[in-house]
Amino acid sequence: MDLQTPLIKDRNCSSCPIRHRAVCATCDDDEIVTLDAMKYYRSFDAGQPIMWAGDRMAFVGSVVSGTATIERLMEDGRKQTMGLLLPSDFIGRPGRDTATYDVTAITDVTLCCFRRDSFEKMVAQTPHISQRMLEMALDELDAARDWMLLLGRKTAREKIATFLMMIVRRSTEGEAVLTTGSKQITLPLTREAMADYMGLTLETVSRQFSKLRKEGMIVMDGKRDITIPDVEALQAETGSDLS
Amino acid sequence: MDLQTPLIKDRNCSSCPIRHRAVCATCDDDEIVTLDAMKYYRSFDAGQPIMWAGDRMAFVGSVVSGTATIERLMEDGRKQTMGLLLPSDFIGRPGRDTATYDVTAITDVTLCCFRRDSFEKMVAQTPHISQRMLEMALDELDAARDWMLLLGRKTAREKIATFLMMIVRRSTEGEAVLTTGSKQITLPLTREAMADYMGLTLETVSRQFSKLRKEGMIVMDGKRDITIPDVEALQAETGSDLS
DNA sequence: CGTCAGGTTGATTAGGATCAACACAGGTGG
DNA sequence: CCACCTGTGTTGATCCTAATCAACCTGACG
Repeated sequence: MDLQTPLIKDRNCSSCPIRHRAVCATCDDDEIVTLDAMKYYRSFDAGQPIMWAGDRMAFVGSVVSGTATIERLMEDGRKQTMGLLLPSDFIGRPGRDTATYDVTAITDVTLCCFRRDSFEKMVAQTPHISQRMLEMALDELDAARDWMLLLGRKTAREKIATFLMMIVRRSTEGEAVLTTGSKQITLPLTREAMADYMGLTLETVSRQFSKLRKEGMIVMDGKRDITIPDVEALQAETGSDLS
Repeated sequence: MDLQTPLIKDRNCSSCPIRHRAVCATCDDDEIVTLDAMKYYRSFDAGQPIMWAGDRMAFVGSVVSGTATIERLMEDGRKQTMGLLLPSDFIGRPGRDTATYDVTAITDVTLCCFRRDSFEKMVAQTPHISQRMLEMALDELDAARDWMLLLGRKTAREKIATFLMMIVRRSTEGEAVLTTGSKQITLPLTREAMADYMGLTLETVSRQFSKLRKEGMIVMDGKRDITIPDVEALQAETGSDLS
């Protein structure tokens, strides 16, 4: 009876790992029952497109596991990544029927999806959801604006330091806020993907990592695993005020 | 100069010039009556701060007339402008009590304000408003992401061309969409403010304007007034796909 | 094994930043 | 009325950061 599609089919909202942070975070029990019936899971392999700019958006959804990027390409191949999508982040825009950005799975990704038309109805009828959507959209807007400062005004070194601190912050979510001491992180992106996110080339990213390593600001345990011996010192390299 | 300012006190929502595009656009008559009673106008002279990053946000509001910028400063004085606020644009973030950005009036500005706490209650109780807020936040998010491509990947020349086309588009709002022929525009920003918006220096902005002028892409009728003889040709310089 | 994706490092170039001088209009006060 | 100042803008000379071009390394995998 149960062939492929292992655990996913059995999942329900009450055991959902992103239940408390996703778009459904503020829904009450009745609303969750409705969403539970509407939802379906989709999986994407690392490297696969989830959505193409210009395509019709048939669904919206939340990242349950894995990492994806929001990006846009220019005709000549230049690429800018506008955001990382981590578990609990929302994909898609109710009220618009074609995607304006490419969304790409960079690790294996599982989404909790809703058909766009049904979800739009649900948003219109459920203040808990539209209010939560607003909250999340405003958070993303703040993040986008912070990134605009990075892209427009920060040096390569400051960009890398800021990026690393963002990873530290995201991987510390839930735990006590960490502003001092050491921290171990795993980079979710290749050098090239980091470059596209920060408006640099992959060579510049690589060089800045080497420089920070030689200076002892970071210790590399493999290409993707990094220890930051002194988080405060790295923070001081970001150029940001300590918000 | 502005003999219109006295009129502000008499304004009510039914004669409001931004009624159909602002946060209140989708409100019904009853809701407008409530907002009408809650609102108050505030004016700011050109150059004056409207809000400081870190300050307590006592109010939110809509731009009724004039232009303001959203920007952030680094300790060493580097500045990045994250957005222009034109009539009907919304200032402030319900659900947050300190501002995360500076907002500055760059021309004389009139705002239609609401006390933040009352507005938040209204948002919570009025789906028309929270839905409109969501729509506007998502539009701003799209605009911010488009600008991230400009900041991260475009050349100085492409940045200027993109900026000019944005002004063309905004000053054409309501009229038929113009993708060809000539167009006259007035720049709302100084060279320095444009530089801060595009992640350039004022010298580079000035040089690129001179270059476009020498090439005949633009004609300058004074420092701030520009004629674009061939809008399509300028669009071709933006590096963007024709979305 | 050979191939390929991901990464590092070196040499050179170029696009903008920086530093600097000057132009010009609009006040302002003597 | 003029001398002076200040904010805004232009242009030139030089410098520097990051892009570009290129070689090579490593590990995974068919």
